[in-house]
Amino acid sequence: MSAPNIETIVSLSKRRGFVFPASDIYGGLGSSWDYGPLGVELANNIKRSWWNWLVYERDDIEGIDSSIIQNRLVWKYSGHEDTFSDPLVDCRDCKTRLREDKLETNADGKPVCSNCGSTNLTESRPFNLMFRTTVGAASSDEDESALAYLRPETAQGIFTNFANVLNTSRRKLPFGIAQIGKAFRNEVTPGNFIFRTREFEQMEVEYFVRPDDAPQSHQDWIDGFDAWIKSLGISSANLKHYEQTKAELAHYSERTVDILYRFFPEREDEEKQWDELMGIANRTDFDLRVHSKKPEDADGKRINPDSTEDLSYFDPQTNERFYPYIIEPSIGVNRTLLAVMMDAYTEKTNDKGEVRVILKLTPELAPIKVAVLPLAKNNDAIVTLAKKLKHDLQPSMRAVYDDTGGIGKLYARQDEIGTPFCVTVDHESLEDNAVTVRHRDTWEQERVGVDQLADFLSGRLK
RNA sequence: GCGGGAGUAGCUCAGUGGUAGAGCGCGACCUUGCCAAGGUCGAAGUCGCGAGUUCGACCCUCGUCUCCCGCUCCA
Repeated sequence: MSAPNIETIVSLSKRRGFVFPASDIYGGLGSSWDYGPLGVELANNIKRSWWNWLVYERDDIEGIDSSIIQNRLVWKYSGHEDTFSDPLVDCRDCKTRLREDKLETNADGKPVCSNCGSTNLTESRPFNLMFRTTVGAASSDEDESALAYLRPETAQGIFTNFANVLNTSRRKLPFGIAQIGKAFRNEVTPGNFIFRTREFEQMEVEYFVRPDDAPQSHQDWIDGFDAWIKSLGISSANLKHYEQTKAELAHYSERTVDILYRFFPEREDEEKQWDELMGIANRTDFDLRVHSKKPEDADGKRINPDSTEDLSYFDPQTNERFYPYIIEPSIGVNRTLLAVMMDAYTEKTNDKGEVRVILKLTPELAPIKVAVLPLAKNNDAIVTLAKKLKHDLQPSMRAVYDDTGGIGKLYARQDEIGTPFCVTVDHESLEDNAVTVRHRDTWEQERVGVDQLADFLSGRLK
């Protein structure tokens, strides 16, 4: 089936309450989005699936939740203060934007536009991708000592807790630390709905291994995440792997594989239809080294005079001390939600030639698991029974009751938000104590006794 | 920041220099009862904001704000 474009999902999201423009009543704010009643359920279900898989089902992962605002030194030594900052200039003639540090100069020593050769450039403006803030009530914007940043990635909060977790959980290599949380980047060009936003939510694992084991572990994580993403209902036809070239690799990385999703199926150039859903990097031992106070490196110099901790790992069996390599699978909640919605979006034409939307979410991810509907809302006995069934189901699964429309409209609404099951109470139910369970994807119905209803549904929501 | 586009009801949009409409949606009631049924009624917009021209501006002019698309950026 042909995939929908992002605009289709934006429209559905706003119409049904998945995602709204943030500060909507004040005209919105570019790049900011709020998650509505259904969106927050979907996002939570994605996060729960990720957490369950990694922290509960595996034996080698611990979870943490680190602070968004950290000591500024974290970003100094991680490299973000230096490398996350680019002075930019604009060419007044051809209107392109350029990085000042990459400008070439002409014979007179004047900087020239690399696009058109003009020297008619604007003053450079410093641009740092980290959001700045100040800490403390008396602080001012000018007070450098009070300067702090909103974290541009959650990963550093894991690295700085490496020793804490290692010591308190008595872990041995290999093991990992998982974290879900907000991160902030002052992107120059956000856009495409929730695909690229300045505030976003990451789900990251930092998996610590012996250097020799890193390549194999890296591959295992690539395969593992490939399978997890597919378990969310995303079809393999819309997924592919991309091996970053040497030129593209971040300075800390030895190898990075991106898993791409076909976010832009409407683009003519097939290559441009794909964009990053997640990245899985072999970060080497870069991170634990740069945050370590270890007195000397090979040249006899202190590695980090500000850190109080050496983050090397001592292996009692081999009597070796070394800095573990880190494998980092990093995926965004927001992009995952977008990919899940795009892939679940299905259109079906009914007998009258009308297009019906069905969001074929997996039962695990569906915001609403079951809708209980009365066939006739002017019959008190039917309404009462339907409401009772909803309340009986509610504690074990997200259930809703709806009677604001004919049965066809009620089914259509639930299809559009991905509810896998509708339970319909009809006149016969009052006689035989059974209800109709209607399946979202096939529109098939089957009769189920009220006594068996909860078990029947629970068994099909896994 | 530059270039382009757009702001009228919750949504999609029409509209005329004489202070606003449709469809869908939403709510109530009647009728109906298995895939977005029909009917009646109703709520809802200071036409993005400000100024100017005019007897009179949603409409013309200027300014301004916001959003969208493209570019630069995404260690």
